[in-house]
Amino acid sequence: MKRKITLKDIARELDVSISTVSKALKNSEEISRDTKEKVQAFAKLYNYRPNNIAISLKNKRTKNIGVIIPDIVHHFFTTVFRGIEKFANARGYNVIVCISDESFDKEVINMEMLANGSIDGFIMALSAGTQLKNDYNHLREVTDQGIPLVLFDRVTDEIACDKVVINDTEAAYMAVEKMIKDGRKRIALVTTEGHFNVSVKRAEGYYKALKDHKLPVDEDLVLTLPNTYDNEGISKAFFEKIDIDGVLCVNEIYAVRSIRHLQDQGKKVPEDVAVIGFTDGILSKLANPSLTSVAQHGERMGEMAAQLLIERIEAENPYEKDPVYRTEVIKASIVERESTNN
Amino acid sequence: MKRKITLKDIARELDVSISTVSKALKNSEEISRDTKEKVQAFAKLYNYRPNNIAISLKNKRTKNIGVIIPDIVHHFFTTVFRGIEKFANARGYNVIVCISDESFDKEVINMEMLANGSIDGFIMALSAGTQLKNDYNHLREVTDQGIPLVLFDRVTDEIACDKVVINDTEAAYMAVEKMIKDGRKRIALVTTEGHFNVSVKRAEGYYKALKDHKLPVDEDLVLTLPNTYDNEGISKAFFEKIDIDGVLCVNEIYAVRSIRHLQDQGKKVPEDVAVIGFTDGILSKLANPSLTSVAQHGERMGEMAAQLLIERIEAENPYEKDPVYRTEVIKASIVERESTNN
DNA sequence: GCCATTCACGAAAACGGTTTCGTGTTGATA
DNA sequence: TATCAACACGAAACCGTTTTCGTGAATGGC
Repeated sequence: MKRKITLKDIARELDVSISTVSKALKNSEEISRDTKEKVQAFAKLYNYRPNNIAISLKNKRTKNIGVIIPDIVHHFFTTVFRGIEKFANARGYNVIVCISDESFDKEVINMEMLANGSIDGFIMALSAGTQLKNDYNHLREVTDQGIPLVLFDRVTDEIACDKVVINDTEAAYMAVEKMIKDGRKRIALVTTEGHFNVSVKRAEGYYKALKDHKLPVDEDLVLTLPNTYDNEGISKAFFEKIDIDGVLCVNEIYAVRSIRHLQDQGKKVPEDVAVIGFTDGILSKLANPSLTSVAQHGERMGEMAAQLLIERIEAENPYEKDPVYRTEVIKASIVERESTNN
Repeated sequence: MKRKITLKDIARELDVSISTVSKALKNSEEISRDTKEKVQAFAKLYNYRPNNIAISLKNKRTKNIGVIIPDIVHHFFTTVFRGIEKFANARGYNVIVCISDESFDKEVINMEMLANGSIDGFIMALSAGTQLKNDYNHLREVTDQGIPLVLFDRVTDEIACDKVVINDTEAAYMAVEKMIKDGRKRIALVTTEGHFNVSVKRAEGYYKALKDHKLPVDEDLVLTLPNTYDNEGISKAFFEKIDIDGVLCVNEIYAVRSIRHLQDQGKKVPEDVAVIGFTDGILSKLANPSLTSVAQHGERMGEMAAQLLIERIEAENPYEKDPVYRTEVIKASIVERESTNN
């Protein structure tokens, strides 16, 4: 058990002042070559490392960034996180992760916990609870204090800050358009309920593609699933009574289940029905047939979010009166596999 | 832009000393009711929150724990992480995550970055690189400094510390035994190369189950895949030339691919061949047929790791001469689904 | 009216660094 | 020999808390 050594320890041992030690270790011109060598040798020998906390306190920079996401056991958020971690680490930042679990309260608690000096800035995706409550005071408090904030994916217009989003509407549009061009005429949409989230934007793209290509919009072809885990029965019933030749699903789980339900009815994918999902994760790659999917490039999104945040943190004058906030769009792309004809 | 308010600010405004403010906010008996009310009201009005960094420096406790994992885009690690985060958060700890990316160097750098005061303890799973190199000096340095460390899943006997592991060998044994009891006689094993990792323990269970049930061990039935992503061709070829009625795979990806390769050859799962995988993730649930799988209960593992760590951090005498370290075993269980007959 | 408590508060050290601003010594210069 | 700059270093403030100890004033008992 060798305790951590401090500047004071070195100073005492070498019979110099703390300031001298500090300067010597920074190779300051002020200190003679002799002293510098002596101090540096001693520091190396005893494996001296400056205490991060003390440094943070002194320069009011922690080199930590706080990430608050609704869920971690979720492919998309996981990839975004990897992007954040990668970029942040390369720039010498550490990442503190909190999971809001889709709850407004947890989101608030987590932010407050971190906002008191623990981090230099936040990256977050709003929890479902927050979007539902439509209450963003905790975000406002943070930005009011001058703490940089970057929102990604699940954002809100209520808060002025940097944002990173996906072109969901266009991606859904492209996906539907692809099926239409492949000759599909009755295309279903499987989405989630809630008026706040990305599903809405994807639905918009779906409707717009139909309209632009003069296909009728039939609300019977739209299945809106509740945000629970045991909604499989509902979707099974849906596919039993519907006659379609294409499906767009807002995530890959729904897509894989759709395939299964279709196959259970003797329909062939993609011959009879084409299926496209969102979230190009492991499921899409390994489904049978493998799934044509809208890739959201989460890792790029994370990198971008981290870049925006760190730029803001390290900006010359962080307390500008009217900063110009950016909204970066990460373009989704369609990865074609077996569940559609190409 | 309202800046953060400090004790000093309050003291100045109310014309009392900093110590008085500090005590008043802690409801100290030393301070008169009048003063306490005045201070508390003022603090509330201006939304005073003590600075975490200053507190950390003072009591040498950061209330942060460092988690170093090889990969985050991986169902098992993700669930473990959720368990850690959940438990830690409930106890008032924040979690700093670093991803080693299976690299020894990154693992070392990350540890050094965090070991200088940023965290109160580590939870980690060894990177493949570290296991390969068999170099644990960075861990030893940390424990030598008295920083608590908990290893999970990928552990080593070289380091004395608390550990959380899975009974991999027994789980594999149980899985193979189940197939044998179902009448399977030629059971294959699909595993990964490397002499260090959990695959070895699972293989042990596989061999032992065969021997205990007097089934011949045939090395032709064992497929060892390289740790690359494009090893699908190899496994396809394997299944084409082999005649089996059961397969144990060391992860769910291999299991799903095995199913597909078998189906491609006209074999039926589970009628002709039973398949069992490890890692009871989303793939197992949504595969077609759904996959019987060894659930590793990652979340429980994470909670246990966090519990062990926090107990160690908060122990009365952290610098015991000879602490008794614990190794907790999280028991895996088999989740039966369609890929085996039950 | 004097002394001993109790009360209510402040001064200061400490945590571990960084940084500004002296200051004593040296050598060169006039 | 007096003056001055350069040199090498130290004292002290500071970051924002906590906590120990000291102290002046009010109060009580006699």
